[in-house]
Amino acid sequence: MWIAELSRQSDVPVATIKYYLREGLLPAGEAVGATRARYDETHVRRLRLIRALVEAGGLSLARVRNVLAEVDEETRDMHDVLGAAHGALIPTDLSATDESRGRVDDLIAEEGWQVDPGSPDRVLLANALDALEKVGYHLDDDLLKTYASAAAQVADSEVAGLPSDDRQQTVETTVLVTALGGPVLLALRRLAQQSASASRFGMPKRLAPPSAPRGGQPPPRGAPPPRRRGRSR
Amino acid sequence: MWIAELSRQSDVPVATIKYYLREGLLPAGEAVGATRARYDETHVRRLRLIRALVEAGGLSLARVRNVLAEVDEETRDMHDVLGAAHGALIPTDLSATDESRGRVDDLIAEEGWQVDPGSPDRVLLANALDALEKVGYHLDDDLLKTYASAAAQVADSEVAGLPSDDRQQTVETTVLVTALGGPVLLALRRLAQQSASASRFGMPKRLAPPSAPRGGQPPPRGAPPPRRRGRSR
DNA sequence: AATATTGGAAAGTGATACTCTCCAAAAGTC
DNA sequence: GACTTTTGGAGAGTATCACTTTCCAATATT
Repeated sequence: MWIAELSRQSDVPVATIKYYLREGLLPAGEAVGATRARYDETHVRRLRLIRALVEAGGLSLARVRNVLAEVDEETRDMHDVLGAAHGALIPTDLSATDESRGRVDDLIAEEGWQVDPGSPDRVLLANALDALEKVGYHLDDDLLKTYASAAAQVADSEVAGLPSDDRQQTVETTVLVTALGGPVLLALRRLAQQSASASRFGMPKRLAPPSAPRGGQPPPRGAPPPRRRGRSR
Repeated sequence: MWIAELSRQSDVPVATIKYYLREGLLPAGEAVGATRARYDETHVRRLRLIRALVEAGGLSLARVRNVLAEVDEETRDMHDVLGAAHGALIPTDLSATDESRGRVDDLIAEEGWQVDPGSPDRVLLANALDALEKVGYHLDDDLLKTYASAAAQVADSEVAGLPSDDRQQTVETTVLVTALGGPVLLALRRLAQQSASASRFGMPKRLAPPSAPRGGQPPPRGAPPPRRRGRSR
């Protein structure tokens, strides 16, 4: 297909495609003569991936470029993919106090996680903790552990659901899940916060109470019985 | 204190303070004569809050302005604070398919959450689901529920830890926890993903490529027993 | 032959978040 | 009282980002 068709199928303006081409985000098409190039399905896919990362994932083009470089890195084995994708996904120029780094290291050790000691996420997390501290808010160990166990649950499910047959497929899905699952998780957290806030700070005036006020007993949201198929208690 | 002192205490350049003043992010100081104004502790606090939101929370100044407007909205009662803060925290120009909206509504109902039917987070979440769908990735119900219960755990702890004595204090903490807890949760999730990936995709040949091969702790060879609360399928 | 499309490059645009330069009034210093 | 410094305020300038526009000459299509 020519560029016009690629534009139609991907829903990205021709001018923008040319820009991505120039920026190296999209590989060049197969040149046919001096003024024509042919594009294919892989270009459509790539374009959709870029748009998803930018629009839904909120990544900058620079970040997207890094991520795509990892996606295309054929030599990397499966295991490295995630760490590499993360390195590409997050900023690198961070600093953190030893205090917070220590907390992060301790937490990882306590949770029994296997994480590369050089993972930039360690620093990123320590940095975030420092930022909180700086405005006078100390995130206590209990809450931190709550975060950690919630994060572990989510991560386990996500990683378990990753396909493992086609490498390219796996890498793309990994990137997608990591980058776009974030917004999903955060949106759910805010929704849950609103619900928790409603329970704690009393009756809404205009919330349309769906049912009886659930007589004082806060719903057992802490660990809801996973009503997975089969065994229900 | 004069502006120079405010700058020193908040670690924000005078030029930037003036800019925030102009942009209405920071209330004007008490004018003393035509060329002088006095600032106080509240200005230092406000400045630190702004920087935390911008630097650690990644918010744009426009978003920060919205958030601060809510922080200053004295008339709102505690319960509304969270929803209002969220409205200020997230983008508003979103669209979503009825399909995804339905999934979100169903999920909220199943979880038994009390959420304002008009909450922008509903649309935001539906939108994120659509984005995933658009790149050919369907986030299945199991994973969605995993996200939801993890989100609920986190949210419950966060809301439970909110102070309730001083209103101003509560609002500020709410904003801080919501905006800065996100990055923390996401960083932990990525760390946990790396760990889960290590378990699933087997032993790395070289765990820390950038640094020296640190002969130390080669992670379990062979099939490492997933030593975390099961969920690996 | 006339019209349309293409790849490529350069320049322009609009938003964001500052940063710099000026200024005259006021405050502090000698 | 002369001199220096600081201040508030306003405007212009800067850098980055992510495009979008304009232009071109070389093809393709009709």
